[in-house]
Amino acid sequence: MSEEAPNLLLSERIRIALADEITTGQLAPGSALDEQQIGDRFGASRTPVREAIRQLSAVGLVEMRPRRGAVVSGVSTQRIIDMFEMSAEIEAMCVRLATYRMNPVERSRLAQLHEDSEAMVAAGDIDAYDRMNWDFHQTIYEGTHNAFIAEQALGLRDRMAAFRRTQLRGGGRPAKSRAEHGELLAAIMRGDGEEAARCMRSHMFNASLALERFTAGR
Amino acid sequence: MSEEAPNLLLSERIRIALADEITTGQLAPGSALDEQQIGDRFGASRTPVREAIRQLSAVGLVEMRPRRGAVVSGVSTQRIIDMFEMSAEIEAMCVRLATYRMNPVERSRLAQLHEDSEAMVAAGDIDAYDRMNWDFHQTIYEGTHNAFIAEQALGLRDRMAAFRRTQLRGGGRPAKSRAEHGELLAAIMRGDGEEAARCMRSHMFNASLALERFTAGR
DNA sequence: TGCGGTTCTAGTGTATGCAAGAAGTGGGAA
DNA sequence: TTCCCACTTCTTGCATACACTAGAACCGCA
Repeated sequence: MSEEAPNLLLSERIRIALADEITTGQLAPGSALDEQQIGDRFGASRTPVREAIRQLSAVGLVEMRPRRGAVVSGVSTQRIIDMFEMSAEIEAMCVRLATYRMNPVERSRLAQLHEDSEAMVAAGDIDAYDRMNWDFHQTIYEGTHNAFIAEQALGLRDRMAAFRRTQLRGGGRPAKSRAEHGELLAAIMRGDGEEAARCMRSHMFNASLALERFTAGR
Repeated sequence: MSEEAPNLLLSERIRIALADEITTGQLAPGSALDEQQIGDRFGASRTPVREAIRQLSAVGLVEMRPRRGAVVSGVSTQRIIDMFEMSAEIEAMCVRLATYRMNPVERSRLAQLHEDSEAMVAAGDIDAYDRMNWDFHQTIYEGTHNAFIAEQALGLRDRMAAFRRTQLRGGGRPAKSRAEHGELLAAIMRGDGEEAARCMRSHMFNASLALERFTAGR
């Protein structure tokens, strides 16, 4: 996990490390990012740290206020809701396009992923299911045959990783999630893009509901 | 146009200026961005220039290759097509949501904009129509009542400004554009979100066709 | 004791210097 | 003549130093 990768630019390594800490929640929203301190932690000067922070702010993971430093984006509840809706709409858009455009190889890959997931649900292997889920959605992105859309969808998904990571922990959620994937897949195989989009919207809606319920005790 | 704005951060001013030059085409795609040279041009050192370039790369206006400098994003034809499709889908998504969520005030503002545009088309005032067009679409973004979606849509529109700016110059395009707005508006007023989305897709498709035709002589 | 202004300080914004890597250049060998 | 390799130069990546500003702490005054 913590490989050296000395070939990468120092600023890039810092950016990746920080992004990771933010999305995993190690760096809580609202935390101030002290350039000097971070630099010390990575054995680097402030310059590469600044560049990393600039990048993160562009992705929306941190917020910068001139001369007042950067803080980890403390997204409001409303904003999280907004982001979830956007995410659901984008996913729906992707699956609609993908339904019309995926070739047989891509379709079968999607079906295979769904097939494989049955064992994971049965075994209760949430991590494996999570990885499969990621692949499942990514396969759909690529199925749009539109590199730009795929990038954007993936980017948004990354940004939401911080909120999504716990959503599968809810009781029985993996089984329900798999069932929803099943319906989705059926619509895709039938070539009904609009229906697939509807399935995806409700799939994402259910996922967000599960998350909401899980984090209700904050 | 070239106001001082000394209150802004130097790096911000450079970023804005460069973004402007890129989107207006002054800096052609593929141009290399020499940090020293740009710094001299703005009377600044390389540091703020670097920060500006980092920001631009995050927005996608320039591409950075480690130790090889940054060049203005020479987007391939395929990528432009991909971006147009994404743009069309996002706009369609927005108008569908907006149809269900806009309040009477927002609806009437949209109608008013459409009303006003008649005179612009008649007078052949393309710049005024362009501004109205911008407002028209932005009103729809805001009509989604989802700040995140509105931001993203606006951001994408900004990124595409470089390609869009000439599209209205095609013969008779403003009149056709206005007619399409009319149909769109009717669907919105009727409360038919799906139909509004379809109208928007075809509107965007026509706009891209017009652009393609216009730039065919390259 | 409360309030306004002043000073202090921590931390960002910018400049500059140095080192390392990548493209271009020239010469030598096949 | 062409290909390969060392060398040069140019540009970026990083470190360090200085400047400036926003808050905090402080102090004097009412």
